[in-house]
Amino acid sequence: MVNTPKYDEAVLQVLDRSSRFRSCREILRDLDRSHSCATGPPSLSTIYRTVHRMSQEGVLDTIQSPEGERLYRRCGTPVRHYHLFCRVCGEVEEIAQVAEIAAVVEKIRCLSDFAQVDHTFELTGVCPRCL
Amino acid sequence: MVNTPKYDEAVLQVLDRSSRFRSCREILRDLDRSHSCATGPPSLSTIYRTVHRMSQEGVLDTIQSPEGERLYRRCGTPVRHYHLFCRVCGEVEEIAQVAEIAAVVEKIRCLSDFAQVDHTFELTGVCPRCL
DNA sequence: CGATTAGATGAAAATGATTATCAGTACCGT
DNA sequence: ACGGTACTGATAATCATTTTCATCTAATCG
Ligand SMILES: [Mn+2]
Ligand SMILES: [Mn+2]
Ligand SMILES: [Zn+2]
Ligand SMILES: [Zn+2]
Repeated sequence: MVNTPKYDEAVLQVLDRSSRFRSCREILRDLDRSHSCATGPPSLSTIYRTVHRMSQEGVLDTIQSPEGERLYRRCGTPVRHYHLFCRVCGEVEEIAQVAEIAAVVEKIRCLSDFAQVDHTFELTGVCPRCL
Repeated sequence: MVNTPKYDEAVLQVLDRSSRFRSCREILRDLDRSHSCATGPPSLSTIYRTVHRMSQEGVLDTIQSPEGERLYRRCGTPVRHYHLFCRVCGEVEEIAQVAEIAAVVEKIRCLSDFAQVDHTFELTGVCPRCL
């Protein structure tokens, strides 16, 4: 690689400051305010490119907000896991893979005539701070 | 009520012709081709308004496609259920609520300090026709 | 009946997120 | 210095969805 992306670190630092899923514009707002980049904050284009690349590499988790925005978050672990996130503030708790879920998926795979069955399982709630 | 929506029936008929989730533009394309509306097909605006209203009323299921489009489908049953849909053609099979999932959600609710925990569980695969 | 009026509709514009383009720049190995 | 490659930022393009607004429709009232 000829050149290492300049803002990867800064973007990750912003994401690491909270456990919430963040949008590209939120990330930029944080970088703007924190003056953490020596040469000034990156462009919005660069942020879009950075998070897109990182989520392909598995460094970031991605979700689609109900409003249709894509949100990003540092992925805590490379193994399968789920997310329980607060509908009010967006705070996220990672939930380890549960055997029962895998069993249910397997059962459905057997009963149906679909192949290559995959699944998503996500949880929402209201976090203690928001109660 | 002074005036009743003119295209509700036509939109539902299109959705009932397949078990796939459909986008607004797909619905319009079908209405265009089928010439099923006496006075001509509705505008795209009307379709957006119609599916939005119907999904609020619980008549339609909604999902966000990975590409960020909102897709709609006649909801077969008012009780909780899941969807197994084909990644290739979009064909959908409805999966009845599974007790194990509810149990897992309940366990997570107890272990975490989140309140009002809800969940989504969706399945994708490749349908027999697409294999 | 004719006027009133709340909804419904369609065309067009506005919005908003994301992506594509493209020119300029920094870095690297030669 | 040179050539190649990747990164960046500004801008324009895309695309789905929403908003706006003028017009139409049909039920209701006098
Ligand atoms: Mn994660
Ligand atoms: Mn359904
Ligand atoms: Zn919260
Ligand atoms: Zn299929």
